[in-house]
This record gives sequence, structure tokens and C-alpha cells, in this order.
Amino acid sequence: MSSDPGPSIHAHPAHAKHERRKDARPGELVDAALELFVQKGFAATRVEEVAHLAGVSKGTLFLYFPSKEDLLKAVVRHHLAGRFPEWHQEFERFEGSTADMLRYCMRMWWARIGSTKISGISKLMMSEARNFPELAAFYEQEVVLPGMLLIQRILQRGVERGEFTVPDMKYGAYTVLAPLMFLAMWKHSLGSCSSAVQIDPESYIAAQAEALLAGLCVRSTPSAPSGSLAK
Amino acid sequence: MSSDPGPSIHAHPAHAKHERRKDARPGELVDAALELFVQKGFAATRVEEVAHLAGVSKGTLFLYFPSKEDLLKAVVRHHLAGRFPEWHQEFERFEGSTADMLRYCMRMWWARIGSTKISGISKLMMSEARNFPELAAFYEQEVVLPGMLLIQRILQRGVERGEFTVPDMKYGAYTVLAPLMFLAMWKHSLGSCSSAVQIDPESYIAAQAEALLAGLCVRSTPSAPSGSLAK
Amino acid sequence: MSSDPGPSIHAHPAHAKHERRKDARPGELVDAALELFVQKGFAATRVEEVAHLAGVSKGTLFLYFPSKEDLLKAVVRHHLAGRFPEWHQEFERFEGSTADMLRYCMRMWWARIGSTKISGISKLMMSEARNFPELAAFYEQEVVLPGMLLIQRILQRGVERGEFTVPDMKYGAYTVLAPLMFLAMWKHSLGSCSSAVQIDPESYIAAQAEALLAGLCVRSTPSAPSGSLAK
Amino acid sequence: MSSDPGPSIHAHPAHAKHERRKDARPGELVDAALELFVQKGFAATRVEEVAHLAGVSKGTLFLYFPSKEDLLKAVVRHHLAGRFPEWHQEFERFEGSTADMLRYCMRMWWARIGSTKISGISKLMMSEARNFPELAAFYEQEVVLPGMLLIQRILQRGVERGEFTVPDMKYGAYTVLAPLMFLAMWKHSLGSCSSAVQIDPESYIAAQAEALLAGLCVRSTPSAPSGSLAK
DNA sequence: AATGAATGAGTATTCATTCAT
DNA sequence: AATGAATGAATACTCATTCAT
Repeated sequence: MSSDPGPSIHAHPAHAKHERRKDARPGELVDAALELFVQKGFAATRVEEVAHLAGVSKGTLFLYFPSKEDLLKAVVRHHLAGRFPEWHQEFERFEGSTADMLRYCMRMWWARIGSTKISGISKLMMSEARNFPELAAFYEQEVVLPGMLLIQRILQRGVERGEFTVPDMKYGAYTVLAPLMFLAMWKHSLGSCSSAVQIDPESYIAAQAEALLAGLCVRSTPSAPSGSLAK
Repeated sequence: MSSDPGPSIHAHPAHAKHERRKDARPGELVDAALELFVQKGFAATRVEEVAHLAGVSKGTLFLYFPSKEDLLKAVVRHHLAGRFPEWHQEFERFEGSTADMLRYCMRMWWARIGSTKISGISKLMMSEARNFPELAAFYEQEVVLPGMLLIQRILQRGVERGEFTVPDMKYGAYTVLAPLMFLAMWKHSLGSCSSAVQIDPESYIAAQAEALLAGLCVRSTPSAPSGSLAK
Repeated sequence: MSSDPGPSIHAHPAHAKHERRKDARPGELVDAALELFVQKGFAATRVEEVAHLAGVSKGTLFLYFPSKEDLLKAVVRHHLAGRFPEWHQEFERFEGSTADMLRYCMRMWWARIGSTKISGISKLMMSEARNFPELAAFYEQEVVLPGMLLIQRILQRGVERGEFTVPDMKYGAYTVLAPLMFLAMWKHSLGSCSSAVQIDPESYIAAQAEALLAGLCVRSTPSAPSGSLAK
Repeated sequence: MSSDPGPSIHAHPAHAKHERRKDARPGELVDAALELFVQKGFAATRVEEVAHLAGVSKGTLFLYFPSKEDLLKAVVRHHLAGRFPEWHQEFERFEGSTADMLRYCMRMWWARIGSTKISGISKLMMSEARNFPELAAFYEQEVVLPGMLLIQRILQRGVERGEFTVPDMKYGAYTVLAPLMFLAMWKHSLGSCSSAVQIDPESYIAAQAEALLAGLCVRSTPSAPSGSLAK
């Protein structure tokens, strides 16, 4: 369930100079790139470092990715953009209240994205967007818009089932997105530097989810005799 | 009332040959640096541009700041830390419901920080924190912690007056902070690149405030007999 | 009569799997190299392109030619040296005035060399001679000297038949060679870039031939009563 | 009268690190560039070498010339394009027969251009034109067209004074240009490699000039008593 | 013989920083 | 104090060549 490829990156696995592993190369390079881009930033990472971490030479990297930017795109595509189908499927299959669905969604985001290196991509894109407008546009199309759409589908479900009240779909979606993005940013910036303002992600996310739901859920209409308030 | 230093930046103000107050130089350079760092990012801003905008030569800049990094430090120091006393005073004087206070606080943040260049500093810090750990620590002490404290005082006021229910002060504060920081980041990254995912700040903030308040406010609906509030 | 190898270059000719005559490989590679070297220049042509045009892989090219430079050598060797015997034979057979012979010679040069890819080789040699001294020496021995000799034989014929006056054989030959070489260079450099200074080859050659002949021909025009020869 | 800057290039004249010689720099760099571009070709010359030969660092070169191509443009401008006014003036002042004028023109070309490094520029442009179309266009506009114009003015003078017969101005000009360009090319390619086909420039030019004049001069001058042939 | 995956040397250009004046 | 000329480290990308298969 965890999406973090984890220790799959191994610098220089013992291999002869010309080991043929064409199929494995792109994945290894993408893994190495994710690692370093997240750790040091896009501009500060030299392609040579990426290649070295993947156990190949600089030239080989360019055999698979026409440019450094394309490498980043591949990282985004592999770890974020390409996974929305899977997430939409999960959406389809979910049974239970939409409030639970939203809680589940936020927890899963943490488990699969937030807690892994992948959240570093979001931070990266926010940091570098202005320097690489084409990348920013790509990220927006391939990640931001689908993400917003996914959230909106959840809200919509809540509305349709009479569970939620959502005055404005777009800003409602931001209400869900903002705390997650903030957490990703925080984790990969100040959160990685100091110990003074530590956030416990699970608590943070739980708190945010409940706060959100308080705003979203249809309140107990006075006519409802029993005071059981929808969470 | 506006926090934007505004017209204090003047490239080449008319001045007699040697009349310029030498003491003013650092300030002019800091202003110019704020302008450009926020506009173009830290790495993308050339020190020569900063010097030119401040009306001095590149060499002169290094007379006052030992490095580009130190210049960034000075910008952060000058424009964010040090304004909290004023804001705490405003807190003391506020009369009215704490819900209104929170709404006011968020709107004021937008008016004084979010909509001005200063929000760019927060974005800058998030982006560059890892590259400048010392600066990150400074920012945390001088900006983040005081900011968190201010928000917590508001929440505390609400609790004390029986208006709010706040299970955890720290995470409650994040609930307020996150949407604002997210907005600042967004504005200075993807928001400045594309037109697809536009956020109207006032609407966004209003939506976030109401969502927050829904979660914070004591629900006691007069008709509801007993307050068994879910969470 | 056409000297252009023409359709001998065929990328990926339909062929059964292993039927290709291995002996043909070098020739196909040389043809492809001529095509591309002339079209794009030596440095700007990638060996991979040559291999691809010849329908083989990059590695195969290096099986037959130890380096790109050697490939160029092979091109020069194959396409220029070795055709002089044929031209000398034509010289023997020519009947008519030597003036007509020179005109014919220049027109034929254009038809067989100048207008074809082969003229690109001369341009190539002029451009790259300094980088490949050994190749330059080869070119001189195998192409330049025989060419000069051929021209000198024509001039000699004119002198012997009382048609030409040639103060110095060597410089006389240059007088014929220079405009042809200039045309070859021009065609493959500035002439292929711009439209401002276009040369119509046939007109150019005709003009050069007549100018040359004016200088070469014995002026006494018996029929002209007044013996005052122009110049 | 000689235009060759000659030994004005001195690598590392004794000077302190930061010797200020702003005014002299461009000229020194242009001289160094001429030297190396002609000697090794444009692509094969590294900007660092040029800078080193001029006694400065790589960075300094880019202080004066925005790119390597611009450096070459400056070389062309300084040594060729910018000198046409001077040559047109000489044209105006010339007294004597147009035949003598043409002889003088060709000899002067050799003395000032052909025999110096400058002729290497023409060779360079012919060699590299296709790789650098923008440079080629520049060279055509700034050098080729003015040069053609200058030659045409001479021919025109001959026609107007009844000395020359020129059926077509354009091809007449090429008749003059071709042998000079051929000589420039030759000198900087095969001529610099081998000893077999040596050209003595003065003899070559004299021969070409007389051959040309034979074609240009109005023939039968009935009044010319006896066949005192020019030349 | 043939392949094509892998290599790594080679280079124009930028820009923070220095320092002679 | 102020200047601005000079420096040189730093880096993405290409492509001839190699070699395991």
C-alpha cells in the first residue's frame, strides 16, 4: 500500500561496464531523480549526480530523457500524474458516508504521498514554478486539475447524498487541498530544518479533516429530534 | 495602515552628487532586493539588478552585505520580524465576537501581507529554507512562532468567552495558518504562471474563514437540548 | 555520362534478412557519407545519420571505417581520384579548335562535377584540409595535380596548334581552375544560404570561358584587315 | 600601408591582475580572435584560447562580446566590412587608365588582404557559412555585396571611358572576384599543407589580371598603330 | 558480422565575488 | 565610500567511439 519505492535505489550495483538493462534504466533514473530533486531542489541537482545515483553515466541519462526538465516531467508523471486513474477507481469503489470518505482520502494522501518523497514534488513545483513556466503548466494540467477534480467529485457525492452543504465547489475543493499542500510544503522546508515547530502529521490531518467536515456537513436541522450531530 | 513599504524604492532618485545619506544605502538595497527576490525568485535575481534598482553599483552592494545570501537575510529581518507588537496591540483593542475577530484577522492578513510583496517572503522562505538553514531558523523564531502565538491567543479568547471549541491549540492554529500560507505560496508560484486554476483571494479567504468557524464555533443551537457535540 | 552516382544511395533497400552482400556495405556507407557530408558539412554530420542512411547501425560503420575521418578519406578516394583516365581519353578524341575544347571542358566540368554532389567534395577539402593534412596531401596528389595536368595539356595543344599564347603554363592553368573552384565553393557555402548574390552557373561559366579565351587566343585574326589587335 | 596588425598580439603582457584597459580590450580580443579563427577555424577555436591569447580571462571576453559569433562578426567588421569607405575613396582619387586601376586594385587586395591573416576570414566564411546562416547573411551584406559593388564601379568606369566592354556587369564582377577568392581559399587550405602545388601570389595575380584585361578591353583600336600589346 | 546500449570528454555562457583605482 | 573591470567556478548536453552480446 505504501507507494514509496524505498530502498530501490542502489548506487552502483555490481555490474560490468556495459550491462544491458534498457528496460530498467528509466525507472532507476526516475527514482534517483526523485530522491535528489526532493532532497536538493531541481536547479541544485546536477544531472550527473542523478546518473551516478542510478549507477550510469551522464550520457546514458540523456539516452532516456531528452533534457533535465523532461526527467522531472517523468518523475511527476510516474509518481503523481499517472496515478489518478487508480485513485478515481478507489473513489468509485468506496462505500460508506462521504465524511468517512473524505477522512480516508486525506489519510491515504498522507500514507501514499505526504509521508513519502513524492510530497517533495509538490514542494518542488511550488518552488520552481516561476523559473520553469512550461513545467508549471504541465504540473497544473497533469496534477493540479485532476486533483481538484477528484476532490470535487467527493464533495459532489456528499451533496448528492444529502450529506454535505457546499456553497461553492471550487473554493470547497481548495478548503481540502490547502491543508495538505501546506503540510507538504512545511515538511520539505521549515519542517526539515528546525525542531521548534514540529507538526505531527497524523494529528494535523485528523484535526484538519474534522474542521473541514464541521464546515461541510449538513447541520442537524432543529427538527431532527435526536441531537446526534453528524460528526 | 498599509504594510507595503510602497514607494520607498526609487531607482536613482534625483540627488546632488554626494548628498546621499550613506546610512540609507542598506535600506534602499533591502527594498530593491525584496522587490526583485519576490518578483523573480532568489536564484533568478542577479545582484547587479538589485544594485541597479537601488541606484548603486554592484561593488557597493557587497560593501554592505557580504553575500547575496546575507542580503536575503536582511530582507527577511527587516520586513517581517518586528511587526508583531503592532498586531498584538490590535488584538488587545478588538471588540466584538471572536468569530468576527478571526474573520477580521484573516482579511487583514490579506490586505497587509498576502496581497503585498511581503507574502513573497514567506514563499521565498519555504522555497529556500533548506538551502539556508540558519535563515530558516531565524525565520521560525522571529516570524513563525510569533505568528502561531498570535493565532493561538485569538483561539484562546474564543474558548474563554465560550464561543469556540478547540480540542488542540497547536493544531487549531495550523488550521488557521495553513490556508493563508497556501494562498501565499500559490500566488507566487502556480498562480502567477497560469490562468487555468485561478483563485480569487477574497472569496477564498471568506470560504476558508467560514469553514474554519464552522469547525470552531460552539454549535449550541438553542433548540438542541443538550450539547452532545460530536467531536 | 552523368557522373552523379545517383540512385546508388538507398536507405533500407528492401532485402531479405541476411541476403545483403557484405561487400557492398562500405560502398553504401561511402555513398551515404558523400550525400550527407556535402549536404551538411563534415562536422555537422553525425555518423549515426550516415549509418542510418546506409541502412546499418552505428556500430557497423565503425566495423568498416576506424573513424569518421577515415570515412571522409574513403569518400574522397572513391569519388574523385580515378576518373582522370576517362577524361584524358576524351582529351585525345577531341576534334576541333582548342578554344572550343576549353569551352567544352568547362561545360563538362559543370555537368559532371560542378552541378553534382561531387563538387561538394572540393568544397569539403578546402574547408577541412588544415584539419586533415594527410587527407589534403592525398587530395593534392590524386586530384589536384592530375587536374592541373589535364588543363595544361589543353593549353599546350592550343599553343602547339598556334591557337593560344600562354606565357606561363602553370599560371595559365590556374586561370582556368580558379573560376571553377570558386564556383564549387560558392555553391556549397554562401550560394546555399542566401538569395541576394545568386550565380547562374551556365552564364557564369560561359562568361569566364570567353574572358579566358580573350586572354589566351592568339590575336591575329587573319581576316581582320587592320592588324591592330585589341590589346 | 600594410593592414596586418602583425605582432600586436602579445600573450600576457606584464600587468597586474586587474589592470584597467577597457578601451584596449576589444581590439586585443579581435586581434586574438582573427589569429586563432584563421589558424584553427571558427568551431575549433575555444573562446578560452582567444581570451588567453589576448591576456584576459574567459569572462572578460564576454564582457565585450555577447557571444562567440558576435566576436567573429566584430572581426569581420573591423578588418573587412569597415574598410570599404576607405577603398571607395581610393577609387574616387584614382587617376589613370581603368586597366591600370584594375591591376592596382588586385595588387592592393593582395597587399592588404590576401597576404595577411584577413584573407583567412574569407576562407572561414566560405567554410562555415552553412553552419552559421546568420553569420553568412551578415558577411554577404557587409562584405560580399559592397565588394561586388566596388568591382562593378571599376568596370563601369572602364565602360564609361570607352576602355572596357562588359557584356554583363554581374558576371564581369565575378570574373574579377573569383581568382582572388580562389587564392584566399587556396592559401588557407591546401596551400598551407603541401609544397607540391605552390602558387606565387604576385605572379598568379599578375597573370589573372592580364587575362582578365584581355577579355575586358575594347579590342581593335584602329588608331593603335602597331600591336604593342599591353602586358 | 552486426547490434545498440553505454560511455565521457569537450565547451559556451552566467554571475557572485574581488580588488585596484 | 564607491566604482566597475576582471575573474573563474560551475553545468547541461552532444556525439564519436567502444564493447558485451
